[in-house]
Amino acid sequence: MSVPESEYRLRFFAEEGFERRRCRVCGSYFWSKTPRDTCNDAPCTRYRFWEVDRSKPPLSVRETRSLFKEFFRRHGHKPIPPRPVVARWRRDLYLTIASIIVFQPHVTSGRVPPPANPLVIVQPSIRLEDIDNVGITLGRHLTSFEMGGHHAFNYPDRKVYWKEETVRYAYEFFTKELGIPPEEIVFKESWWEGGGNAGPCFEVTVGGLELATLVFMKYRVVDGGYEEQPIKIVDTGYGIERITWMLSKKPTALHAIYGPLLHRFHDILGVEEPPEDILWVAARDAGNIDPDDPETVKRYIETMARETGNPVEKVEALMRRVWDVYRALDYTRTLALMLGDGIVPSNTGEGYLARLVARRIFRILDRLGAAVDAADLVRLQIDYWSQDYPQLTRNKDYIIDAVLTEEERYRKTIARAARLVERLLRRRKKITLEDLLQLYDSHGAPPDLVAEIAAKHGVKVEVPPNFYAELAKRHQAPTRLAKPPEEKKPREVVELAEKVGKPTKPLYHAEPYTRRAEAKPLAWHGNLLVLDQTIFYPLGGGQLHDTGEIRACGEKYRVKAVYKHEDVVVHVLDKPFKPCEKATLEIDWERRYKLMRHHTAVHILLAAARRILGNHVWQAGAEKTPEKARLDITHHKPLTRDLVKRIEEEANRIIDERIPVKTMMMDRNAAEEKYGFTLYQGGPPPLSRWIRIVEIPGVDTEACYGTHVANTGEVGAIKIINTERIQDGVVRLEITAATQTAKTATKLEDILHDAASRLGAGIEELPARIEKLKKQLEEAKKKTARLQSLLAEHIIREMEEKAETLCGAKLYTTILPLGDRELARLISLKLSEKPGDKTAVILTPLNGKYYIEASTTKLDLAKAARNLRSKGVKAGGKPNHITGVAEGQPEEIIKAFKEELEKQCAEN
RNA sequence: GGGCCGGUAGCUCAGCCUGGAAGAGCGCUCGGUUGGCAUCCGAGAGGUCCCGGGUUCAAAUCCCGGCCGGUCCA
Repeated sequence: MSVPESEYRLRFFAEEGFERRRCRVCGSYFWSKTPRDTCNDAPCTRYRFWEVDRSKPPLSVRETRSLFKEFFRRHGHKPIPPRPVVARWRRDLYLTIASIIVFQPHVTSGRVPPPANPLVIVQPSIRLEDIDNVGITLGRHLTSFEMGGHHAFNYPDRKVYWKEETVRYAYEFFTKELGIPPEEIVFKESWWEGGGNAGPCFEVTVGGLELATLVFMKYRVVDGGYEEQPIKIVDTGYGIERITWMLSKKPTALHAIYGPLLHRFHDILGVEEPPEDILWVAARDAGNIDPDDPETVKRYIETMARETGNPVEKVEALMRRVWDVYRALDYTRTLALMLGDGIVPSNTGEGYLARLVARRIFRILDRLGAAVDAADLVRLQIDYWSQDYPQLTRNKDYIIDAVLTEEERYRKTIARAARLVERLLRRRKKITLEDLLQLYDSHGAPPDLVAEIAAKHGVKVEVPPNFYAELAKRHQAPTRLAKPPEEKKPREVVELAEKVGKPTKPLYHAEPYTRRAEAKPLAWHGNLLVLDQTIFYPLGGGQLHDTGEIRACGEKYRVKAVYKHEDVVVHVLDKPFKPCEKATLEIDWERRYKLMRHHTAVHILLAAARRILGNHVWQAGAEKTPEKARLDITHHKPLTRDLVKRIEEEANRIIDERIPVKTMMMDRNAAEEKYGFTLYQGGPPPLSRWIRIVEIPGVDTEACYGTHVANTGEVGAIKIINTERIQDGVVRLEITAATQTAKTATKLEDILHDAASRLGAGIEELPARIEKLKKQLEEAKKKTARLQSLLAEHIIREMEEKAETLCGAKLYTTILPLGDRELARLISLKLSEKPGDKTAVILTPLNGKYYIEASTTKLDLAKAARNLRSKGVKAGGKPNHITGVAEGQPEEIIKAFKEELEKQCAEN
């Protein structure tokens, strides 16, 4: 799109002597102090940032981060602590991919104020789009990085700052703080778009490397067009690792970021470090390659070889291994961060992303033939970053255990895939592209691994460079990210609620123990009724709605369902509401009290599970009914009986502590600051400034809309009645609380009593009796088989006595009275195993017809059966054995077969 | 959330396309061979062909639905 120059022409540029120029390569406009004909960004300008003079000595990532934060703090920005790399507050994203993500959509939409304004944050971020480019570009692409962002949120009635100040800050930071000469700095004009917002931006580049992007978010994207939005947001992103790289004078970002750890990885993985001269040639050209284009990669390697006087094959072999070391470094940090913030690897959602990264690491280890566990590499990362990311140390046990579990899984999958490949090769001696796609897509076998296995069997497999593009074709029509689990509300309910507009006062929150109350009807439509206030809890937050009665003007209504739309509560009655001034409400207390107890029980259970299993346990779903409650938790392994018992004990201990349960409305930012992001167990919170908090002090605090008992003691007791793996990485716990446990136990007892009385045994004897019955059944089966065999022999003797002759061989026939197909088959089999040519026809009654079992050693029974079709015989099989049915008199059927077979004999 | 693959003996799987009397290897039991062994030879036990429905004279096999597992993509 063409953006008017006015978006970019700033007073600052005029004052500092920056002029607008145009890049002769890419044609984009940029601003610089000195004349230059390219935009100073790769690939138009080659990497030469290490030649740029500057006054700062090399800095570590940590030092760069604090320098950045401190600079903006000095300039009036409030530092905000970083958020988790899992974006649990968002429905449309799994990972935190930038600092602005932290404020979307609640702040950017204007619904919730920012925690400070302006603010500065250095946010660890994860982007997996470029996962394949990592390594080869020496650090231009990384899956995990820290994004320094200073953000200002400009409201119509409150301006903070905009373009002039933002560019001035960047200029001052790069020139004064880092000592980069002003003439090396270029502001390149660009346009940014993402997450439904858009705006002009500047890319700040130094010596070919983009160090920061300054975005001025001022538009909303509506139907492909732009619409100015009331909030104008300064969204900046400074690449902390890139700045570190730039200052380090090292050829790769990995050297700058990891220092000694890089050498350690080389050592452990058994990959020699490349000579400096090769590395520097690589560094110079790293900005120019397109990793997706094999041609540019080929040229890249050839240049390295030519300029250092080494054979191409040698350089290529070395560098491919070196890139794997760089990948291993980056991926293990990413995996540690993901697991450290509580992602549990699985086959869906963010769990799958963690698995993806883990599997890349395992594959690299395989490829390098390194005798080391991925967990050992991750352990090194945890230690290396312990001061920067304390969550890694805190959750170290889980992280390591999850990596080990994943590796085990991976080995199994690979072994399974290898067997498949071998089976394919046995059959065809060839692997097609279709096979490769199928193996990867359905069985998780990476194509290079398939090629490796095939090579062992002497079969050469070409992996086409467009493999992943081909794969993408199979996954056309991508489905959107899971829609929020909208509780289904009838359309009329929504319409009535929207008509009312005014929030219903939720008495069920302030007074959860109130069973009876008065209220004023505000609006009604048919069976639907809206009141000014209510004690009826509406369906939501995994808790069922209340039921009860409403009396008004002498009429009595049953409340069958209760919904909430926005803040309006709609009651669904059993009959149309008749206009009335006043109403008396009464809820079904027993139901409500059970729901309250079960809801608080679920909070306690979650806390207990987190204590016993670890911080990676998150609520993955929950449901509370009067009968029972269930809680789905993330966990990477099946729960052992022992762990279940310990969780139950811990939960009951919390109950016995008799801890008061507090509920309150809180400012969202204040709540997040005080309690952290574990608040959002039930999923992303509503887009509102105030959120409701349910706190069991010292145990659990969650953003929650439900009704709760006043003290954990009231839950009485928690009994885990069932556990189940509902998907990879998610375990379901079913519980009952208090009096409901007695009811559930009685139900189970009834079943036991029933079972026991059917066996005429006591409950205690049940297991032994069942065992005995199984044995008896087994014996009976064997005995029947023996007897059937004897019976068959006996019948065969009878048949032999009255044998006839057909076609020069014996013909045995019989009509079994029992209707036993198995016996017929057994007789037929036994007969045909005996020596000598013969034919046997056996009939036995079946559903008013006759079942036929026939075998022969010389004729074609299948043909005979076909010819007898007109005579009511429906049978078929192989020439020497047929089965089927026939209608009519058994003697006639046998006669028909005899005649048909005689005919056949005569023909031969 | 969706696509794809799979579920047959304790384990790994063949059989399914093209319906017709349930198989192999390993493991197990017993016997023999051996100084000994994860040796060799012989015999044997072991099955809800995941569940339910349909088509058919006949279903492990074909069709529909479900459950479970795997995998890839969001």
